[in-house]
Amino acid sequence: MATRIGALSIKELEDSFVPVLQSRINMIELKKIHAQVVKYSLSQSNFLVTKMVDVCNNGGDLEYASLLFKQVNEPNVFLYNAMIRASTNNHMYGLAISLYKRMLRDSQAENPILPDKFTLPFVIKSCAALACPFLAKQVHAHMYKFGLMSHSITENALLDMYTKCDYLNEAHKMFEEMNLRDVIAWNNLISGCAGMGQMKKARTLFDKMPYKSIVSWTAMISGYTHIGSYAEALDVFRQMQMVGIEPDEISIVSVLPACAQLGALELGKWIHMYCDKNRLLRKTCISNALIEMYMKCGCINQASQLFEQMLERDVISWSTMIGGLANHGKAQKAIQLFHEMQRAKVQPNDITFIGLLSACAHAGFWNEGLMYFDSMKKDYHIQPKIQHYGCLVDLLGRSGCLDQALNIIKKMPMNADSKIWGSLLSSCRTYSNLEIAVIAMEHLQELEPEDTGNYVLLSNIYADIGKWKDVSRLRKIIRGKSTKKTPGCSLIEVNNEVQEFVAGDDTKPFSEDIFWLLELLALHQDRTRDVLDIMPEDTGE
DNA sequence: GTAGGGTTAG
Repeated sequence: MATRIGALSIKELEDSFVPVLQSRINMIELKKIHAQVVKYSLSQSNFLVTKMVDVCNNGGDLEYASLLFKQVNEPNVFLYNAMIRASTNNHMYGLAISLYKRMLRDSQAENPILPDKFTLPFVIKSCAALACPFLAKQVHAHMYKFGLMSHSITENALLDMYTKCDYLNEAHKMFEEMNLRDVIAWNNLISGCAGMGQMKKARTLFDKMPYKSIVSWTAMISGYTHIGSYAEALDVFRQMQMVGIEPDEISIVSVLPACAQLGALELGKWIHMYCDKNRLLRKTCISNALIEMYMKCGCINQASQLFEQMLERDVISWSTMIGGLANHGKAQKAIQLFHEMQRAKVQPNDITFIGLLSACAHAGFWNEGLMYFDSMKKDYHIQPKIQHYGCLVDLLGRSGCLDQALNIIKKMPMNADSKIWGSLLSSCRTYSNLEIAVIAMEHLQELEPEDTGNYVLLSNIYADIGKWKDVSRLRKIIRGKSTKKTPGCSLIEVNNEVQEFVAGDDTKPFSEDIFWLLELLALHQDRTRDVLDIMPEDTGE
């Protein structure tokens, strides 16, 4: 006869908790239910604790889940699975793996707790997140040991893990041997190749695959964007629509950075309208990506407008605006926005500070820049990265504090890269400081010996101070350099076509007009702002 | 109950 508490059997009592545990409850409600469970002496119930751990999984409260788990003396496979799943979903990957190990260890002959098809996918996902292929190989072996070898979800998790851990050969081998090569398997391999910068391999697979889902298309778009092949990314996006697949949130967020980099304003505007029509603007990430696109295309007003209209602004929204304003020389506004961000109680991150510091550097606000740099460490506990030191060197250099800038380079915890020495060198040119320029050049010679731009800068400094012998010495070196520096270029879209501009290019049909305008701008340097102010901002014309 | 695509950066 079943044990009875009052009028109900244990099974009936357990079942009475199910409806409320399966409804969407928060952690506060869960704790009340937990109290009831304890009151009825059911805290050893694997069935109920599993359901409660699931609630913690959704609520992101893994501490409470662990507490529930620890109280159970003999957890079964369902409870282990729930704990491993919750740990993985809440980014506690190490915990997920140690739970799995404990599960295997605790398994006894008379009372075995064997992993099942719901266990391994999460364990493997945790291995992937920890970039621990060695561990995952063991799990791969367990797949055979526990008779789970042709379970496609476990197989796909392994495939994903191998590609993410850069074990592409293993991944290919596995893919070839798979019984069921579904669209997810193809996508795993494609996104793995794309993530490793192996876009040619990804393309071959993509062209070969029998059925393409929106995930396949998006993996290609983001892969191309990742390696800087922006035109290809737009191309794939267009083709996707041609075969009748409607863009969704993720594919749009993936393609917009390519529009931004190419200055493809017309497509960007079309996507904006599409999002408006499909109620996607309410998604924070979509608005963020659109703001970035408008900023990169020079449409500050459009970007600001979208930002104003947002329902919720996250750290990316603020950082994108601050960085965008900084790039357009609107330092005051960038700083103002940073203060608004503080008032809105959004925590800035390292990227926010790159925007803020570069705004200060370009505006010559060196006092403020130094203050924000200190505040970043002190108030926000953000460890400065090399880019932050770069901003600082730029800031001090542009303000003429070349000794201080050099001091920063000497004292910073990492080695300065060529960008930092280059920035210092160009500040030396501005202030005709030969002594520090020579130091910067010594490092640049090692870091990028073939870059002629640095030699040109140094020779200009010699020329500025009348050391003509040194000028001709450097000219000789420059002529002797075989490889040329890749010229920088900028892109804008005119009438639906992307135009590329390279310094000194006079092959365009409208080159004459461009050079004429540039000359005009140079002639009226002090009035440049007036000229720019009368130019249209938001049109591609 | 389990798997695949995404955003800010001198």
